[in-house]
Amino acid sequence: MKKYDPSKIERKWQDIWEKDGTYIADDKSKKEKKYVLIEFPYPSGEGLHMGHLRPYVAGDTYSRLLRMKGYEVMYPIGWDAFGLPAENFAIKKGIHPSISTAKNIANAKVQLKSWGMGFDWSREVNTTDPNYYKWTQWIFLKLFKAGLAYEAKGLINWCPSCKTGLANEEVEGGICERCGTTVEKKELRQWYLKITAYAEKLLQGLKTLEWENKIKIQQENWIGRSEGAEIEFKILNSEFWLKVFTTRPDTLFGATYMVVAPEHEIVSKLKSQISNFSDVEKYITETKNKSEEERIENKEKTGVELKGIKAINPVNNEEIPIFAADYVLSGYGTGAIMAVPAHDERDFEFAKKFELPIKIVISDGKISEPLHEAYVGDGVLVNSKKFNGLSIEEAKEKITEFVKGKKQVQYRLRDWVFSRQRYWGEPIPLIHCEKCGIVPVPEEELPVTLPEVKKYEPTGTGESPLAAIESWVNTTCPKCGGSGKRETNTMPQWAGSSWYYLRYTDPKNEKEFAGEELLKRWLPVDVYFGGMEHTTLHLLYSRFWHEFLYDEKFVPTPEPYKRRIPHGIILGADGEKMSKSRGNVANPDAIVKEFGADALRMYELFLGPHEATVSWNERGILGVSRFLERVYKLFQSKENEGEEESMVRGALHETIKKVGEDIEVFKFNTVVSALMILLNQIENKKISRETKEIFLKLLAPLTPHIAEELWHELGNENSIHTSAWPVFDATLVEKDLFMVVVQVNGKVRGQIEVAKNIPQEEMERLALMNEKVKSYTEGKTIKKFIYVPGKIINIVV
RNA sequence: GGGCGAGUGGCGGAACGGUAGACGCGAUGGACUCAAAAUCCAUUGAUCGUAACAGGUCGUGAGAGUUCGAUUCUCUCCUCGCCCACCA
Repeated sequence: MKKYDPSKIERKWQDIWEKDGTYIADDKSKKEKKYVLIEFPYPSGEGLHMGHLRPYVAGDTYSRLLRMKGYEVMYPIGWDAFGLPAENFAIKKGIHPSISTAKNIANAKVQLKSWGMGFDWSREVNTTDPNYYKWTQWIFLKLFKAGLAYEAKGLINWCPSCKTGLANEEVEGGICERCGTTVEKKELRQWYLKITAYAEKLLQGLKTLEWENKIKIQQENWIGRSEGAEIEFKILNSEFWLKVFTTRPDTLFGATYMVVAPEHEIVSKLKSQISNFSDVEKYITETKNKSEEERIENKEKTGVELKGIKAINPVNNEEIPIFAADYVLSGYGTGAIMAVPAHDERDFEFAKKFELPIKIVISDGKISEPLHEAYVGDGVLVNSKKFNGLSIEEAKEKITEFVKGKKQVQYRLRDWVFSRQRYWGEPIPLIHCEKCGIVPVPEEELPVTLPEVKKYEPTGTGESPLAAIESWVNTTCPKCGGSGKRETNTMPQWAGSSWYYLRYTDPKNEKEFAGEELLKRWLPVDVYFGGMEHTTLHLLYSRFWHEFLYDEKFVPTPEPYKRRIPHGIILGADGEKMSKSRGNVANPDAIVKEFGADALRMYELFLGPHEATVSWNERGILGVSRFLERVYKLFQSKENEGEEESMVRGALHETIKKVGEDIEVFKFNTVVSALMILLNQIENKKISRETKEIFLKLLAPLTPHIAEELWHELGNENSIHTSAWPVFDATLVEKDLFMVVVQVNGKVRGQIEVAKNIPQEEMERLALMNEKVKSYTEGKTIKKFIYVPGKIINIVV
């Protein structure tokens, strides 16, 4: 008898599927489409790892099921190939990033194929291909022309190790999300994308999406909408007004001082009037040298009064002092606040430290002076003259109106710092002309390709290595024909991935980023598998680009991704994050070699719920490997073929139901166990040929190779992966006899086998007759029966 | 500090408010073998109990509540994980 040998069968079918184009999505098919997407990988020198496996196997299993259910499925793949590792490798070895990237892609392709991934390779895209990034640049120009890309000087996050500016989203707790280095603040001229202009749309759009709540909440919090008012305070003896944003205009009578961020312009503008300017300057230098980390660690309030100047509270004309303090952030609101220590925790803390007056203006009638902490609860206005007695909500309106403030909405979201001072990225297609200013490269001249350089090394000065290539930098201005200089910054990692799913619909189009018909055919992405770590990065950025393209009428749907399915991370066997230094890395390729791709895939699905963090247990794979061997053995025997018992059919149809339903809700782990249960039930029984075929179909989405192999051994000529998914027969699943559990006062006391439609009175009689039940009911009065047909009967005594 | 989520055998984990621990790993005993591995069969939550059956009790982080019945719903608390973090 033949033995199960995955190394023999897997490669064979992978070649046949490729040759037959089994997984190529048909643009013209009449079938209903399903667009299943995974985050395309970065082709690193290390190859793909366990982390990639999780979403890819899930997406593959899901798309195989949909294909069998009769949908035209697109499950594409490509390469997010710009980025630092290739560039760092180039710096070290002097090999051009495009060469190492090509090599890594070839390598990763072999891996994906060996895992049995049913990708549509005919749609493969590569973000570093000039034919691709031509359109990335084209979209950038559209943004630029719409006024959504601008150049500005500002304090930005700077990674001293990557030697480039970073977006707000790329800094996690003061640390560069790429390399783990502490991020510095640096004053630099940078390109920004005005994502804040889309804050409201990004927020509203979320409501239309079938995403899990936790992802929506995370994006909502990141965008951070708050409603309030902008109020102006006059500065005494000066022309200046200090604007503040507040969500609590109702507490204006309690504003006993003001605070500006250390970077606020007023400090330098009113320099001559600030009597203690040297102290102020000293404080500002100190805070500048503090890293984000230090600020987070030490939250004790610091600050310095701007002596010599006072502000006037517009609601009561009181003169109040102004401070500079780093607890006020320059990037949010106006960079200045009115401080109401009685009703704001931070202001309270600051006021305590600097012994400033704390004035209660909202009271619930219970609080009394002196306050021990800020009162942020509900109440009515007090100490607020004619506004006394108003509710907070009423007072917000009335006081804003009274001081001629205006209602305003603020977002926490910051504009996207879009330029990088590195080589391996899309050149920003703009030309600086002395006469005409910033001029976009004409569309017909795209792409602006990356020039060859001798040194990839980032300069660290805030200039990209491209700046050194004079022949590239110096060009003519497309507008006036005079001399111009190219923009030398490149785009961030996230540019190419912000629209790649659009390109998949029409990857070879040379006239447009994708044709209208095909975009209509495939959009939106029905299900997008990916990690939580991209929630406030790629997922936010690409929604922004998509919403912009929708407004410009280039895409047919307002949102790109209908559903997003997050996954948990895979830890090492020790429950720690997989890392080489820990030595707990499980290598998927080694596992394929030892157990086969089918076992790898099935075990990965079996590990635990898709969204849960799971640990890779080396031993566990033996279980699914044994299962596959038993399946193989079952099909080698001809003796077991024959008339089957109804129990076999019942079990089969129950499993058809379970597998189909659970894959559709991404409960892969219970799918695996359902298949194991089925095998346990039919293994030593007579089974029909039809049952054998159905069993293989149930396996096909999870373990495509063994299913295909055995399918063909049964004599089938077509691929199992394009065969029709079995339909379960509800009448076969329903049994005629049920085991009804008998409880007395909620405790299980016995079981009775009864017919399906037994009337309740009969059931009650039978239950009471049961010997064991009798011993618990004897001599007691029966209060009532609760009967759940086919399940349980509870006797309350 | 805020938000979200999770706590179930030795381990990974199952359970529309209805027999808690499916399925798998591991372990123990047995069969096969000269022996081992592989494979197959049986047992496997704790505890009391019995010569052996039988049977009982307790058990889903802790405590309360709703219910005939709670791992599941509500409240309080504890622990862990992830995300955000002086956002006015």
